[in-house]
Amino acid sequence: MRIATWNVNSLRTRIDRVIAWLERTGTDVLAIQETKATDAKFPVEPFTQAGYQVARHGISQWNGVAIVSRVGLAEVEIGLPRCPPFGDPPVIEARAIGARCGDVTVWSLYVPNGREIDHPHYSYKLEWLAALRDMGAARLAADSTALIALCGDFNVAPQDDDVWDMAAFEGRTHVTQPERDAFQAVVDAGFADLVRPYAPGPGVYTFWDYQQLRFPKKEGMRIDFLLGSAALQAATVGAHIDREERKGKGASDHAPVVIDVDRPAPIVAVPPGAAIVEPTGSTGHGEGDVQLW
DNA sequence: ATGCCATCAAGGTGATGA
Repeated sequence: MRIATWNVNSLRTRIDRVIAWLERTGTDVLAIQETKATDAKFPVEPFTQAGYQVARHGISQWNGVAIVSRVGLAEVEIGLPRCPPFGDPPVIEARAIGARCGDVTVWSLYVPNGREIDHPHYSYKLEWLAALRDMGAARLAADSTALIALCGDFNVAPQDDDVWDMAAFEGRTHVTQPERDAFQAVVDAGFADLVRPYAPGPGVYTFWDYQQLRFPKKEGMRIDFLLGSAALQAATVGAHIDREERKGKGASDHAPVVIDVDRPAPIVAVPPGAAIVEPTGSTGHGEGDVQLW
């Protein structure tokens, strides 16, 4: 089965491109970030028409994550346990959603940007990554053989080769040691980078800024990742970054990142009335309510 | 060619992104 992650930078703006990409590439499960759509405004119908079920989480025009699947979609979870809030008033933002697709548990994750090193968003980013690490560690403690994919825009470049010019990032976020340590802590919890072995650098990126001809000049950043549990790593047989999708009018500034997994992926017909899969149980993250743990 | 900032809600601009 084929699993991908993609920061689409507005799903409604790019819905035709996303559907065409899914159909062209035969992707079974797509983790989407930056939908920039509330649940009510999420474009469900195009995915249903293409044979995908939808789980989405959006509470404002910012952030927003989703998982679409044509191989089953169940056990939907909204948000991370003990997720830190941000802002005034504090809000637990729409940055995480998980679901079981076939026998793989897939998470779509949009890690906070951090903005500037001295900005509150930066410490929020580090706390958010710690909450992600804790969730991943807990899941593997409960079942060390679980097939788990942590997919998304991590907003961290873990290695110097993951940006086109380290000098350009002096004093900036995404490359600082605390951010890299927080990313590595997720890896150390038992989640390996499934893509890098198949797409080694240098010069291999997943994001290119719209400004300053960054894409044609090949000046990008590797900040989108598919991290997998040991069992998923063992089942992964290929991976790539689809930089072709960054080309042309109306492209997202991020490229899709793809893994191929040697697991059965029977296409599941969308059950009548089950185009949208709502979360099972309560995680306390519904409809913008704020809970401080 | 890959091409010179884009998205949202709200409003005619500011916040956000990286």
